[in-house]
Amino acid sequence: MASDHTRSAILAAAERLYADRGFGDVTLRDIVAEANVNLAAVNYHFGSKDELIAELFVTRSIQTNRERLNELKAAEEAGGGRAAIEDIMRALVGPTLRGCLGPDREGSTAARFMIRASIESVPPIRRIKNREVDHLRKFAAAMRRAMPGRDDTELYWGLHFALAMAHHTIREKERLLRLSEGKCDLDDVRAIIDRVVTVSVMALTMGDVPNKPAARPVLVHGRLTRQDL
Amino acid sequence: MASDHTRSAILAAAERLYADRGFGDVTLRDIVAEANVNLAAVNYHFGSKDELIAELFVTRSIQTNRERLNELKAAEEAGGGRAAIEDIMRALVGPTLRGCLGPDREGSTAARFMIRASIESVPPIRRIKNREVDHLRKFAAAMRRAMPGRDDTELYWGLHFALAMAHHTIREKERLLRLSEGKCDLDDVRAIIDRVVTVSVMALTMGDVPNKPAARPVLVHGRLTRQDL
DNA sequence: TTGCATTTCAAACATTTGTATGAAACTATC
DNA sequence: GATAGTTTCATACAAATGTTTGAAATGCAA
Repeated sequence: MASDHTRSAILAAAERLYADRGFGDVTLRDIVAEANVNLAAVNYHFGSKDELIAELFVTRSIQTNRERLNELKAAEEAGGGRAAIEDIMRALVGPTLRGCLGPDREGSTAARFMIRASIESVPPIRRIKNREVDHLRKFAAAMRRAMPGRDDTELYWGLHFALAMAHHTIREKERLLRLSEGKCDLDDVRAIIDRVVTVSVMALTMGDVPNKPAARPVLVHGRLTRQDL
Repeated sequence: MASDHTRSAILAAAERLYADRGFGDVTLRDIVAEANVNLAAVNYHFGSKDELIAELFVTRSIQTNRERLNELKAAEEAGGGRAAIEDIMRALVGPTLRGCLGPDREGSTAARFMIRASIESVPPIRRIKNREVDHLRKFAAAMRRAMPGRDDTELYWGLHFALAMAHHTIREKERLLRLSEGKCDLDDVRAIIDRVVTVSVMALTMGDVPNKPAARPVLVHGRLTRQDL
């Protein structure tokens, strides 16, 4: 293999165009024009359009997932094998939010691409996301170690809500900005991560529920382990 | 206008096919075949494919929005002009969740269609969603009345997170089911609504934050109004 | 019935799209 | 420098798709 030049040019051009204009509006011809390569080069190097998209997404995904696991590992080692729940949640949502938000990331093609991928959800990307469950299980396991005795169901819901807040913030940051008329600072990523982590931990450690008129019994099985008061 | 027969047949067929197979996989020819009408009928009655999709989505949307506002109004009247924050959040996320989740809704075309619309996010639908901000402002206003003195920023974040949890649950219910190996009951809609409302209210009423190492000051302006301990 | 507007229909249009082909250019090894 | 493997290129292919057209059918009022 000589230099990978064409291959990389296609990847770079594709990521930029998809980031700027979305998956629906960009054709292979747009990409090869931007990359100054021949149309047939895409199928030669990647097999198909979908495989090109998949490679783009996988590259960025394993990057984020590695960061997540690194943070998780660091937190567990610092805690002597058992990380604090707050640090686990931070390891879960931090890399994603840092990767997609923030003023420095404004011009980052990778960030804008991942935002697109989060919004549009095209088939090849959906397929990859479906395999993400195994990755999440590692966090569920860490959470279980951090909160023994907690009902598993509560764990999953907490994990689910944490991802909900993180991803929704990425997906709908424009709308939140407009709704709040700029009052919500989407550039202060640290503060956003803190916010998401805080709410997630609250959701996970809540033992009983305030102002609950006629509701389901909360945590019938789970022992109250922390600051439940 | 004779009977609207063709028009309604197209709408029904389109909603069903989109619900089952997604927007990407369904062509106008599929729709007219299912509806037993002529291909040109779509453009005659709706102008274009996108306008057909838009009409489908708008119909279901205003339905949900009306339910939301009805619940909000009822809560405000019951509270003498000022609804409890919990009821406001319930009015916000209840109709959406009830509309898309639950065992009875399993076979509901409308529900499956709205889930699709939430997942795939096709251009005509995105355009409509962008106009949703005005609708959300009414809830922001109600929240402001319910929690006077609260910083506006906190309000918007709370509103945002509530929608995050609701929509993410709809979007990713399959994954949550798989991750939790069926432990999370996605059919118990009442419980899910309670859960989302509870966490939302917690996020909104939290005065200070547990286990916070070095974080931004929370609520420097907002008075602590409720069970802050 | 006549006349006019609405609706339906079959067929064609006009593009756009990803993909395949086969020859040419290039590269590295002997 | 001949050979074989790799890469590039122009071009064609084939299929799908939303849209348009103009005539035929239908409905309705006078």
